[in-house]
Amino acid sequence: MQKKKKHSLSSKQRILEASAELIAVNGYAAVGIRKIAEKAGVNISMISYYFGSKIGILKSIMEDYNKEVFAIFFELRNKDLGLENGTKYFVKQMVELIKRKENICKVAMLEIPLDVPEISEHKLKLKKENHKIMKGSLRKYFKIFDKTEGLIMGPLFMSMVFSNFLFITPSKDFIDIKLDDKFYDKYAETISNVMLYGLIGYKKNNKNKK
Amino acid sequence: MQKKKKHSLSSKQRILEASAELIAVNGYAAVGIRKIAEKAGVNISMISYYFGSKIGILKSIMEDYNKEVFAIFFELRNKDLGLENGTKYFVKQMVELIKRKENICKVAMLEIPLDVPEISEHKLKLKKENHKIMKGSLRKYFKIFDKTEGLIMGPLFMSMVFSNFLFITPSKDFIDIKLDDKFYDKYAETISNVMLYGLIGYKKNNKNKK
Amino acid sequence: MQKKKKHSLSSKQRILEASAELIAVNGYAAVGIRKIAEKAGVNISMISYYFGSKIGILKSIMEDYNKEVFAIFFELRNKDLGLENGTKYFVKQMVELIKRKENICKVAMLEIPLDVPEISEHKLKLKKENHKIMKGSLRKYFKIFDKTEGLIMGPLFMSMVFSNFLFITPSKDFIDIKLDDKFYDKYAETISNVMLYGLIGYKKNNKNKK
Amino acid sequence: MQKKKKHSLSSKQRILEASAELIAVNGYAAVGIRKIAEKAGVNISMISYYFGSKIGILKSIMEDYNKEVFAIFFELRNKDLGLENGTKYFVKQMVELIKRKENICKVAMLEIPLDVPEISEHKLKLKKENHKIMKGSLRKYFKIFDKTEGLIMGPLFMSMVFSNFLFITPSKDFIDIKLDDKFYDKYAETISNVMLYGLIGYKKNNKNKK
DNA sequence: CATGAATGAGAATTCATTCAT
DNA sequence: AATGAATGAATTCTCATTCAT
Repeated sequence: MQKKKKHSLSSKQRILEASAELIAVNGYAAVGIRKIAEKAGVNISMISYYFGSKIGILKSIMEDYNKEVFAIFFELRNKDLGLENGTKYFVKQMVELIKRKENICKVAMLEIPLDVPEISEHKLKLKKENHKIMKGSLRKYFKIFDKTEGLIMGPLFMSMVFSNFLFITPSKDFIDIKLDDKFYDKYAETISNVMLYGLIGYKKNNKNKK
Repeated sequence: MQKKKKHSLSSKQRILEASAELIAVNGYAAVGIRKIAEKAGVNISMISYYFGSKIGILKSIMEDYNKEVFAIFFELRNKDLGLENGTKYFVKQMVELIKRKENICKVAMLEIPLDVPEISEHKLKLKKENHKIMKGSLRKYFKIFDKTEGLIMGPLFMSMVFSNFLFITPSKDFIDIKLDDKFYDKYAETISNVMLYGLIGYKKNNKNKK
Repeated sequence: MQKKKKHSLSSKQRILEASAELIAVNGYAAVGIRKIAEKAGVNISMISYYFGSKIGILKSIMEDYNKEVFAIFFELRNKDLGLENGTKYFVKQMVELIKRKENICKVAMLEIPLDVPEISEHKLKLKKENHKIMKGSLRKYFKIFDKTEGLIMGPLFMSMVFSNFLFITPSKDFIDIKLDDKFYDKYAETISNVMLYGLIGYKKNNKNKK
Repeated sequence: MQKKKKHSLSSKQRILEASAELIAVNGYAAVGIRKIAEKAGVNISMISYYFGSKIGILKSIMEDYNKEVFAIFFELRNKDLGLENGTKYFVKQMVELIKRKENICKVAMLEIPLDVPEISEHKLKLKKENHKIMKGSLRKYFKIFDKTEGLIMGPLFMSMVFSNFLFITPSKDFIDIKLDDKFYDKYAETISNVMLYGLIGYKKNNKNKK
């Protein structure tokens, strides 16, 4: 019984990992359940069995991503680090997440701007859950209270953090980047600094205007 | 004769526009040629007639995007605006492009991190064309010479400029943003400032370290 | 006017030749009018213009073949060559035809055992035209009067003559045969002899039985 | 379990039989998988399920044909029958094959001279397998050692054996042949004799020349 | 838990043909 | 005589899903 359950969990997990990897590279719509099943080494029917349908996999991935991001913002808001350390903490945690769950992050990031009708409501629900805690962090650390400002800054910070995914083609690139720990350290530091000084400069500039 | 040509251009153009709109929202793989043909008001066969195949449409869109971005960087590199005005000019031009060809930009941006095998070579070719001119601009205005630094800053600037697409779900959002000229002015100004001061701060910080 | 007509004839002829070549290699159903038009260097619409429809081309080819074969049997029946010379004459004429109109012969030979419904009646009509004259020749030279015997011998002689087409794959063969005049002389001689002595032996054997 | 396997085999078998029948009459390119599925009483998708694609059916048929012909030549070469009995044995076995697997033979025979690019390599492979054993038989029984001679005689013997397919239109013919056992006996005997005496005469004639 | 056969809808693409010019 | 845009039906193939075992 124990054994059985373990085996089943492992199957489910393999499906999830295979899915994340394939979807991260090809996009959700381009990936068929056959390829997922093949990569995961399970029978096709197992997907419906575990996830109900193909879309269930995507939901599962999105939930995982949201949970992780929520945890980061939750910690950030509860801590009291100040602007500089707060920025650094946020970026560091996000980069750690990227390293830990690269494919999950990619999938989430790629699917957010898309409209897959079957999950739009689910996405909205997840977004609402995160929205409050993100807004809280933006206010606490970055003193962003204006609505429009928030609407610009929220996505801006996220896309800065994820920028190394966004304009880099996964394969066959003529630029070869070694995404090792050293790179990610440099990456986190760079993003942190641009974000921090960018924000400070922006704020100062705004004040002077007035 | 004039009429003929006009009509044919119009059909092709309508396919292109319908495609960009649908792909921007749903992703390339999720959009069928039937929906494109329907939206464009043309017969399905016209797509292969004008573009050879579905992938031909995507190629066409990517080329358009690349041409536009190339033109912006080309101008930037040839001008002599200094850091502040250069940054502002770059962001302003990009935002203008977004306003002018929103769907084209979205499609390109969504497809860059994906690996659609049929166009990977074509994408690489386009990327190579732009790479040199982008590198030149990064050097001239931002004094970025280090390879790793360039690999971080290039995508970073692009994802900052496109951030309002990236973490905003297109429909059914509980946050309603009016993407009018006023918003885009504010948007361009914000991005410009964060980018400019972020870069200055980052550079100063680097010097102090040494 | 003269010029114009000449040009139009040439177009028609080029369509016919391109068709024969393509159909000989790929079979009628596998060849599209686009490829024919492309190979012939004419506009697609020209095919309907000259031949009414795709099937019109096949009809035209079959007619040509039938006319040629009819002429050979007509001559054969009208001459008075005796068994040996008759056999040799028949084979020689057929081989000459193959050399002169290789693709036409191949197409006809490939289409005869198939049932393309649109031309079955036309084929039947052509066959009837030839049947009488072929039967006459079989009687005169080979003394074949029995119906069943005729039904076996007729196709047998034809398939012997065409055998170098039938079990040889056109391309990518590991056996390279140079189909030059020397080969065809040897070929005609071989077929003639096997046919002649085969028939003589067969006849003698039949008599002895009785 | 037994049932399952039986059922699955039956579906696959039915597809194969329906295909052979349709292709034998209409040619490969003219037969759609819809018609095959309809005739076999299976869902269209079952074809790619069992055969990968339409071409997989043809490959399967060609393999079957080749295996059967190989077996005949293999037996022939291993036996020691002498010229007369060898010829008779060969023709008899081939005619038995035709009776047993008429459509398979027709399809193979019709496809050999055609160039369906997707199977040209596969065909070449199959041909190579049979080539050696056929050459061995030609040498052993018919004393054919010369290359050109072999290239003429090999196809000649095959087309003689299959002649009743080659120049007879399947349907709507004004000549009605009853292809019963009696006919095939007569057919085998006729072909055998023409082949045997033809070969003897041809050989004798060649010697006299020298 | 797991398998594999089966389904039917839908995918992209190609087809021969027509029509206005 | 010739063009090329346009059509709609037909093509093969793949899709996610279901079902009996």
